[in-house]
Amino acid sequence: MEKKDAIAALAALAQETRLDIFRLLVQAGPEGLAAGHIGERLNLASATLSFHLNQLRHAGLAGFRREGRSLIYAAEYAAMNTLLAYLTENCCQGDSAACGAGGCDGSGVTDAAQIFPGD
Amino acid sequence: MEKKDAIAALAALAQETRLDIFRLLVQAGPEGLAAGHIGERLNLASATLSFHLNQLRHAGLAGFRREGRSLIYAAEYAAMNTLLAYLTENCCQGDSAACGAGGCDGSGVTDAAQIFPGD
DNA sequence: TCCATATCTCCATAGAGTTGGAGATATGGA
DNA sequence: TCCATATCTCCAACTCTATGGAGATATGGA
Repeated sequence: MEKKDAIAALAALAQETRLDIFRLLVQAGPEGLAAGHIGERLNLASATLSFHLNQLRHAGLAGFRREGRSLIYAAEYAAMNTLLAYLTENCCQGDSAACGAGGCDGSGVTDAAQIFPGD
Repeated sequence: MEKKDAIAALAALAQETRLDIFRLLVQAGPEGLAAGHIGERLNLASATLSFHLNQLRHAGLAGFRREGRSLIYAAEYAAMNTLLAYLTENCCQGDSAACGAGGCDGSGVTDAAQIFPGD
């Protein structure tokens, strides 16, 4: 993952409305939710909702499919895993002694970051 | 963790300079780095550096201690774990069938998010 | 005490992000 | 084809954020 992608994903989540949307999608699971449904649940104007869904989509954190007149949005778990790996890359310079003692897991890499299996 | 804390942490990381600083601290490990050292490595004006270090600190992602004339900053791993747990809270409504198939780990809770042990 | 070093705070400017009204577009049914 | 529904795009006003110069503050040594 490149820096700009990580920043895009973090910025997408660093906003109350989008964080609410994302968590709603995470809770909804892979089946997702219709845009209108999300708007109702969070009480959002359609322009506002559309804007934020686009941000999440462009950041790679949400995908969508059409079902009749509805667009169904769902969280992209893989993107989250990639982001976490980026954040912990080369943790403690791979020095497992330092890592284990004070902080991370000492792997220096971070497959452990896959909190959302399913990639 | 409350929503505002999560947003503060995400917003802190969603900025190129701060993301660079944070990753540098993660790589440095629990011993941390002096502010001046960070500024040199990333070529930042002192006002700019100070501003961003404060943002990270207020977001709970970095702590510091004084050592002589230097302030040594270090990443706060626990805060990251808390943030991840918040993001994945009640994932897939705890429905492990849906979770396992399409995305997360089905736990519905997220101790699995502790990619930075050491809390 | 006086100076150099390390870092911080204040402030003004420039730039980026958020919101919602109005209207456009796409789908499904009569 | 015509209409209702679901969602999107455009735009303008407003608000928040980042940057860096200038100067303040704290520590250590002579």
